[in-house]
Amino acid sequence: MRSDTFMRSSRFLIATLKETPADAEVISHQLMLRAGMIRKMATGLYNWLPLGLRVLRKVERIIREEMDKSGAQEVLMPLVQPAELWEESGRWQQYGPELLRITDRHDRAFCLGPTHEEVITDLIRGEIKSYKQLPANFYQIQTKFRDEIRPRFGVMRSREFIMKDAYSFHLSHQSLQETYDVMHATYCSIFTRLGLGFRPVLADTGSIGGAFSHEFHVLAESGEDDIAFSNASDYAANIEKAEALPPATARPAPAQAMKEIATPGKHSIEEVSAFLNIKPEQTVKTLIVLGSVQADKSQALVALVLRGDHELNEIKAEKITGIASPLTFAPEVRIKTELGVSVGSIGPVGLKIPMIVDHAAAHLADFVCGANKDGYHLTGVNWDRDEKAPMVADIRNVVAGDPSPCGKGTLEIKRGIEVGHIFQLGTKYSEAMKAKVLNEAGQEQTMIMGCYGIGVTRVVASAIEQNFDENGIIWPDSIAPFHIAIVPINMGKSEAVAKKANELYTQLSQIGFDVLFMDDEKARLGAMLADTDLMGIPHRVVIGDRGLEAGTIEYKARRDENKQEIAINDLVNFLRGQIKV
RNA sequence: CGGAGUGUAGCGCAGCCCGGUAGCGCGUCUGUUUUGGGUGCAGAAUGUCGGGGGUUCGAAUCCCUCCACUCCGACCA
Repeated sequence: MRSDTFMRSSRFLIATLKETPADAEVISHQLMLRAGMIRKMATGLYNWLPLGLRVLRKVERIIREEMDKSGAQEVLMPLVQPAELWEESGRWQQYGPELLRITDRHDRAFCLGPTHEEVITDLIRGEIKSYKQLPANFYQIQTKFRDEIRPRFGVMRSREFIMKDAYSFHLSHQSLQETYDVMHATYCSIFTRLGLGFRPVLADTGSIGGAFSHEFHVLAESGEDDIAFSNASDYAANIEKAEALPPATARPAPAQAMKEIATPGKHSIEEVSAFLNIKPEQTVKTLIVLGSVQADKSQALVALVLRGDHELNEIKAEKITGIASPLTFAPEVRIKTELGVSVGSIGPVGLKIPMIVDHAAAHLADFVCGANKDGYHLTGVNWDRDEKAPMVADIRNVVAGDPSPCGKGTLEIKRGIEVGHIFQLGTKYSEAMKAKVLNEAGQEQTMIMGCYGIGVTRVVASAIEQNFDENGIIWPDSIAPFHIAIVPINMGKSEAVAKKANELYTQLSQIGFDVLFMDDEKARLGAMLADTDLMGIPHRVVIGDRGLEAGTIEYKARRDENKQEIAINDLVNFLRGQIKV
């Protein structure tokens, strides 16, 4: 039985703020500070106050329940990890300054874990020896540390954060696929129970590596990722990954002669197209990047050609053979000395370096481009006639209106917050770290791995991004710090009000609701309502003499405009019907 | 690390140009009043003006330096 003192406002730290702290940019950060959920202690490091922690724990509980249901087993691994494991996987060298490296008193190297592939692989290679123990999936809910270049948006992108990470081990790709599918379904259940509007989207596998991957995004304006959706199917992909289909029609025939035109001082696509009075779609831009590193450490220049209105997709580009990964733009000095032209006037015609042209740029006829001569552009340019047929590839970001890669409908673009990510890792870590089991034939076989993450602290912030109004947070019932706020009017003066409020408080708590009883006798009604609204408590009952005399109590759902008078005797049942825990 | 900016009471800010006894609003505390949506009144506490150095009779203010933080571009749950 829980002690009720934890739920009386007089015994609970209500740390609400009337004014918005100046350094909070996004709404979730502002409201978490104002509602008294978190306080900053240093860049990217936050204290969680009682109100915030209640939400965090509820999120964890739902994740735990669904992970357990999926057959995964919970473990707990250390935050501090020995460097040797990271050297074994090769990531001690690969990881940049984001990996916080520390030494102990014996001068031995450790790091604060940004993720736990090495540790779990080390643990499991020692424990699992036989195919009979597979498949197996282990998860933990634990603090991670990443020394982010730029922490921001409060707990949305902090340096220290809580993550649920799971790692599965298999003998076959089919088994991995089965668990991957189970985790996909489990994630859908988790985010549904959390009350979030979300979408699973196809994703790039990023630095963790592997073959196949989905991200789970909460749709919100403040999201840092662009997600492309088909308007006619379930297709959704991170813009990093979304394929731009080649144009279906044939390239138009040349109609104009190529001409050189002076464009003094015009460098950007906007300047040039405005100057020539044409659409950016009729121009081409040429970006110079570095080629892959050669044996002698040199890197040649490579040109990437895009339609003027399109954006380079760096992820797609760096996957092309011959291009350096990570993608690196060529220093201006090298462009100037090796190509004899400044950045604003480069074009594909007569360019003496390897060239990769995006489908859309390759489809243009009579286009405009830099003349490879400072201050000049070419008009009426045509492929084949003026410059040899280009090597064509998909290197741009899709834009709204592009045909969907799934073949149905066109793409729309929305912002998303990445709250979950599932990967098929394959043998990247098990191979490097020799995690093997004996198979049915008695032979050693490297285990195949999957990994599955959820940003727990980020979930809390993203829930707010989706659920707020001008008065504050509006929690979904499943993760609300309290389900019900009991707000008595003039409890200090009215014995009837005090009696009923206490009675209801006990009764509702015993049923199992989390109730916050605003029991400060001197508190003013307006202040209590402002606080309970700001804190986002989804259900509120106001008890006053006026209602009691009429035999009713006022109820208002945080999300609704209107309040309603409920007969006192019906109230408990009414609340049971209202609250979906 | 690059670019821009800010550090003055718990929070939000003014004062700085043009040096001369530290200010406003909110919050906090006391009393009083009010009580169906952040009441009104009266009073009180709280500051090494980010740190250090310099110029000056005198520095929050001018100069140097260090530190911290925020915002804009390269990371990811």
